[in-house]
Amino acid sequence: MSEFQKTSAGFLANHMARLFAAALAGRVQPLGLAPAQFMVLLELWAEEGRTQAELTAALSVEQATMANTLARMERDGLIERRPSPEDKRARLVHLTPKARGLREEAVAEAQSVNGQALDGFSEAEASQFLAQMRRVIANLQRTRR
Amino acid sequence: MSEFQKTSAGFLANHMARLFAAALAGRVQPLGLAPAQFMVLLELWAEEGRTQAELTAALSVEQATMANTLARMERDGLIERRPSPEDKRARLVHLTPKARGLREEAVAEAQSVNGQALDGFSEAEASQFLAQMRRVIANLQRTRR
DNA sequence: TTGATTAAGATAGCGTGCTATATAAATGGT
DNA sequence: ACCATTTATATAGCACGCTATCTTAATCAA
Repeated sequence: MSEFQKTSAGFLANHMARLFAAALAGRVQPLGLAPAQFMVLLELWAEEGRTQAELTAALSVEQATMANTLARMERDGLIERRPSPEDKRARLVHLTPKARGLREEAVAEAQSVNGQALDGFSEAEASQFLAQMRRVIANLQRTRR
Repeated sequence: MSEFQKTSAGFLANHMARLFAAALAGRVQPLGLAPAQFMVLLELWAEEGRTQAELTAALSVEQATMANTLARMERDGLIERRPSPEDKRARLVHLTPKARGLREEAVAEAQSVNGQALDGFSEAEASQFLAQMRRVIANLQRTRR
């Protein structure tokens, strides 16, 4: 790692996020899941029948990103979209039985990745690290909006 | 942010990295640069005439990723590739005058993003945060290899 | 020297992110 | 009731990451 890289928060954040994504991908691929699909499932396991707009807000991605992820999930038999009775534009996203059955195992894999990443961190260090990432997120959001 | 999101290192890392990328993109787009191109330029500003393999290793990305990024940089008039005198397979990557001229301004923008991200962090907090990211990177690399 | 292996790069195909734009339905003001 | 605006979703097109595979050149071993 060059000196710039070691001292650039942005470079380190990018590298770290790629390693997280690769680790998670390796864990959930055997279950037939991709990382972004897992994130959507987490939301739907908490509550089904949500609109694309709600999922978009929950995961802080753009609408078009969510539209494409949901299309892949439908293709892969993870979700079904049913017309909303209240709004003819909206489609409510529901899980398939297949997706419901993946919950335990997938969540365990994700927790294992997080645990592995923070290996050697004390409780205090870990919670401080998470708090600092939230702080950086808030800082970067503030300047943009 | 859901409870899961607030306490998932992987989720936060992904979100933070996307915000960094967006912030950097906004800063260097006026210079005609994309984020990954900027990272390659940082390497070439330090030393020109490197092979694709060397750049691949320096930035910790896959060879195919670097090949595509270099193709876009060549298309955009940022680099030239000259045949290596020693190895007929390799092409040495050189900067165009245009790319050489962007150095000061682009580096300043990147530093500004990093500064913004760590706004409100003390020196000690900032360097500890960077160290923790490096630790997480090492942890995630260890498990994979 | 020849033949197998390794190394450098290019290319195809895909996931996930983005912006910009299009369409259709809902809503609000007149 | 009507028109303009807003909202929900879809689509196109691009950047950038990955794996897998191909070609060509270099290297190593027999």
